[in-house]
Amino acid sequence: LNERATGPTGRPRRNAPTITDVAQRAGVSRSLASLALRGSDLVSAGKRERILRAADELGYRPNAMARGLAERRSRLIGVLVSDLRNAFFSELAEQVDLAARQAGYRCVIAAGHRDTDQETEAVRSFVESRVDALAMLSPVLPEQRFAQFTGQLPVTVEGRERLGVPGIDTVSTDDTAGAALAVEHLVALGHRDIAHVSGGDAATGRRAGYETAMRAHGLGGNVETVATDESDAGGYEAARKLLGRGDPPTAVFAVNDVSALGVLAAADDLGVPVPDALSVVGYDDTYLAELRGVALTSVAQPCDLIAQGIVETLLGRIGDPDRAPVHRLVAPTLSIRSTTTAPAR
Amino acid sequence: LNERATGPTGRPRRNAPTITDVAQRAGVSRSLASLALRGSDLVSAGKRERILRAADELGYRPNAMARGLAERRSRLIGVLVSDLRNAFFSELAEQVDLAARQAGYRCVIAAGHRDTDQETEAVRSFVESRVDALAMLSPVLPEQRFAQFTGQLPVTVEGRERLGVPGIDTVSTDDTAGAALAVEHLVALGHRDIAHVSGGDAATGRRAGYETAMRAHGLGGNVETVATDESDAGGYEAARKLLGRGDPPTAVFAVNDVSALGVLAAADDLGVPVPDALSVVGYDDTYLAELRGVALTSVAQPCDLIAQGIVETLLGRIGDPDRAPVHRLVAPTLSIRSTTTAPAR
DNA sequence: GTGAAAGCGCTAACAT
DNA sequence: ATGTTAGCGCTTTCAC
Repeated sequence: LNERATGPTGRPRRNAPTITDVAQRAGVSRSLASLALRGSDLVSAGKRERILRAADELGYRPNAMARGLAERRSRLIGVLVSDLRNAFFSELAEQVDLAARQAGYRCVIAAGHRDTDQETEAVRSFVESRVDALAMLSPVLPEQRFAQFTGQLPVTVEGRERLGVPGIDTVSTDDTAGAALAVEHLVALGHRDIAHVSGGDAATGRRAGYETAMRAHGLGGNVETVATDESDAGGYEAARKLLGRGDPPTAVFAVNDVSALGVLAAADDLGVPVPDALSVVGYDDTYLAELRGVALTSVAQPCDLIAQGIVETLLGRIGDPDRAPVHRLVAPTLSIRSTTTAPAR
Repeated sequence: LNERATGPTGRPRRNAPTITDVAQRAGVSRSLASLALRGSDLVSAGKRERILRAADELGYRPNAMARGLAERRSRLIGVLVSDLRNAFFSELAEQVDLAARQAGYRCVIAAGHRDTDQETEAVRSFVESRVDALAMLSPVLPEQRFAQFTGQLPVTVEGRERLGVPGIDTVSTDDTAGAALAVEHLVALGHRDIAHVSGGDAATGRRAGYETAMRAHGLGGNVETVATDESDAGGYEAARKLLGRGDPPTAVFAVNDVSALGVLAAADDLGVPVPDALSVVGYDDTYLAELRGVALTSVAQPCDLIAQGIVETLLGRIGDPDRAPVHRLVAPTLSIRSTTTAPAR
């Protein structure tokens, strides 16, 4: 019976005190200790104090596994980040963490490494942990794969405006509006030849928004898109292609900040002055855009609002698992810096 | 008894199947199901197959909380990242995650937001989750606060070469060697006036290493250090100070890549060509250094080795909680790119 | 107000 | 090889 003081090796080892220890030390039952520790006012002042003091003296920390098992919920939100190295997502993850904590939940963050298998594995592990809800930040998982979650647990996906899967909520930046912000800014400056360095499947909204905005300004004939992998190198290659030809565009709208940096590097290498001969607009407004020496005009996604939207949506579905799917869109803004100006005449 | 099929609202809701459901469906006892599901070879082939099939048909996923409670371990490693937004740390966190998974552990990542209270809170929550071990990546927590963990659970701290706290292991890059790599590279190119844009308390190793290396090359009289907050803006200000005076240095060794970018920006603004009039060396060798248009020479910390070291150290201490403290140092390397060259004569 | 008893889902002896 | 019996540490009726 006294094995609690002995570790597996037989040597004495401090085992974490349990609520039973606290109750014994305070001379009360476990249930009363449980009540007091959770701040119930059904406990007399005297006993409450003795219990809290005992817990304090023992250095008692409740065992989340035991509590979760008994309560049949973990108070955990799983956050799957497709790519922790992308500044936008790590920022977003931090904001989700903040928002969740304010709602009484804790976040466990997992990295998907932009890989389908790793994402699947991360989700599996979240399910085994019995997280109360799951936030997926720009998952690379194909749409059909989301069906397996339906009804299993509340899931909110960020970065996919419309998911063809019922029962899953989404929160996204209005990329159509974001692209329009970029195009309109450039058009207002006098640009007409505005090219788009686009990204993969996840960023189709930006491309579509770009095309729509161009047409809205009667520039449908000037639409030109170069697809990339959304990386620095991708932006570089795309820009070399665009700037190397006879009639280069006067402005480039890039799918994100990293690829915009690639565009800037290419312009630099080719001796094309920015912004005088080429205006560049990025997307995400990460700290990359803010860097001195970069000062990139960029479409800003309001991380905090997205994060709040994700958490609110999740909480809403925890409260009512059968409610109709929610698809929230948050409005982007434009951070104008030094890489855009009127085109040379 | 049939409440399992009914949610809190009274509506039917799919509750996750338990091992009892699997056992019933397969017509065996729970313990046999448990054994089979964990791949024991003590189970006859026939029953094993029936059990696995039942589990599969039911979509059974073990409950990690229940398992952890019974096994008295969580198979979880807590990873506290002081600043997720710093590319080096998010990269390191991913590597730790990878290494831990190969050892059969899962990682739960928490963000410290560079804040003492948030770090404390994160650790508390890890303790409540009963993580089997804790990795702290460049914590901002003051040294004395680490004492509370001693004996509580295995802890490995990254980024603090020598911790004055017994019972806690450390794994770090050999910053003295890293600084020496930078200085020696610059000295070999012919530089003598090498300034250091230094960081806060966590980076004293780099500063000390810089000073030692300078003295080793008879350049003790040329030692010049400007302290910063390790940010882009900090590097910018420091560089303006250094470059604005009558006798500017011909080279700058910055405490990390971000502040090196600030130095580059300042040089640009002041019309000081890099590398012709100023060589710049960063630290961390993050993707920032690799960016086209930056191509920063930088001291590389081997993320993968550090991560492996952390996990190995943690596993070692899990296996033997009373072993002597381990302090591992991994050797940095130098990634030479385009921001360093011989000084103008 | 307080305590006794049951149970959350699982693993781990201990029987067979 | 398989089943039985106890817990793991906590919350939660339900009596008193």
